[in-house]
Amino acid sequence: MIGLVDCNNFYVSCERVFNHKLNGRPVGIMSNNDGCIIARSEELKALGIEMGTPAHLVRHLVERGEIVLHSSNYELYGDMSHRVQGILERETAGVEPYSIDEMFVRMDGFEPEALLEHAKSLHRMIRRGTGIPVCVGVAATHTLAKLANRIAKKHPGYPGVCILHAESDEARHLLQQIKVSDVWGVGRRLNERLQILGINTAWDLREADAKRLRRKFSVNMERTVLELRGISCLEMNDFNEPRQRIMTSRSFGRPTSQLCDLQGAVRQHAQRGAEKLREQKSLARAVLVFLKTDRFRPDLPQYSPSLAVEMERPSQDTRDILHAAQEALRKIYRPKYGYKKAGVMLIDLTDESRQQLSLMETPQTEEERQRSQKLMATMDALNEKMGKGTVRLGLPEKNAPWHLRCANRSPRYTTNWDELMVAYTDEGAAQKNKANKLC
DNA sequence: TGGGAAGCT
DNA sequence: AGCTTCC
Repeated sequence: MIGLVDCNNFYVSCERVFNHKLNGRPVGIMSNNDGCIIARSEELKALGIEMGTPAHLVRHLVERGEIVLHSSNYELYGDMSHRVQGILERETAGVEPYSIDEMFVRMDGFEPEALLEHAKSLHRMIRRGTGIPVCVGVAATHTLAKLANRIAKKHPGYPGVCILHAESDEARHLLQQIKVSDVWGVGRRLNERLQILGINTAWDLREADAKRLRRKFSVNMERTVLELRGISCLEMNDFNEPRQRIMTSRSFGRPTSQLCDLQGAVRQHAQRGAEKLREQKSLARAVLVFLKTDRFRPDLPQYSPSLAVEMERPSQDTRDILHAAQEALRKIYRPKYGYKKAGVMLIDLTDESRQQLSLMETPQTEEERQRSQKLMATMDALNEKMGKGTVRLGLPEKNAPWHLRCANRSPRYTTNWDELMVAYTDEGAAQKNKANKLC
C-alpha cells in the first residue's frame, strides 16, 4: 500500500507554528513579489477569496485588518518540510517527496487494522513533532492515495486519515461522490472532454474503457484509469528521477531596461541553476537564457527573446554556465524595453558519471576538471554550512530593481541565526525582531 | 497577476 | 513552440 501525507494549508500552518496570533484568523500567503495569494487558511477560504487572487484586489481588507497577508518565506517552509520528511523517514519503510507539502510513503505488509493504526500514528506524530497538521490517505496506488487523502481532508467521516480499499463498496460509494476533475491528472481541459463522454465522477472514469480512452486521449489517461482500479502504473522511484532540464527564473520587483541589471539577475539564476545541477549529479551541455517584458502592459512594446548557447563540453561548473549565460544574454539584449523577468534554463542534461568516460583528455584538461570539481564542492559545502549565498561569483548588489519584493515576510526562525524566535520580552529584542522583518 | 517541471500535439 | 497539467 501507498500512503500520501499532505500538509493542511501548508504555508499558513508553518507561519502559525511560530505566530499563534494567526490562529483562527483569515490568513493568506502571497507568491514571490507579493503578487497573488497562493495559500489560504480555512478562514480565508470561507471569505470566498480564491486561490491565485491578485493581492492588490484585497488590499482594502488588509488595511481594515480583516485579513492578514504574509510574503512567502520559502526557507521556513523548506525547513518545516524537511522536518516532516525526517519523521516519515524514521517511521516508514520509504519516503518519496512529491512537493514541498506532500510525501508518498511505503506502507506495505500491514494487516488492515494495524494499517489504520499506523496511519493514525503518523498523523499524530507529525502534529506533535512539527506543529503541522496533516492528512493521510492510504490506498493501493498513487492516484487512489491522492483521492483517499482528499477524503481525509474533506469528509467528516474520515478525520485526517482515510484508507481506501480499491474493491470495497465503501470505495465505490466514495468515488461516485468525487468529481472527475478532482482526480490527479485531470485538469480543466481533460475535464471538459470527459464530460462530453458522460464521464463525470471518479467512479465513471474507473469504469470507463481504458483502451478506448488511451486512443482518444493518451497513455497517461489509460494509466489513470488503471490506477483508479488499484493497478499500479507509477513506481515510487518515478518521483526522484533527475530532472531533464533545470529552470530558474523570477519576475523583477521593478521593471528595468539596463543590461547590467539583467546581468545581475542572470548571474544569480545561472549560479542557482548550477547548484541544482550538481545536487542531482548532472552535467549540462547548453544554457538557455530568456527575457520577458511585462505581459500585463499591452500598451508597452513587448519583447520575449530566448537563446540557447552550447558549451565546449558538458559541465557543472558555475563559471562555464555563467559564461555561456552571459553570452546568450548579450546576444538577445535590446535596449529600450522594460524587462520584467529573466530566466536561465539548463538543457541537454546528462549524468555526471558520463564525464569520467572521456579517454581522449589531455593531462591538462584532466587536472583542470579536478580543480573545477574541488572548487565547486568547496563552494557548495560553504553555502550549505554557512547559509545560501555565502560564497558566490560577482558582487552583492543592494536595491537592484530585479530583487524580489517581499514586504511582509516572517523571520526565518529555523534557518537563520539572526532571526531565531525570541522567547522573552525585552524591548531591544522586540526591536530586533521587528527589524528582521525587512528583507 | 508566481515559479518550476513534465508531457502532448 | 505552445498548451496543459500539477502543486
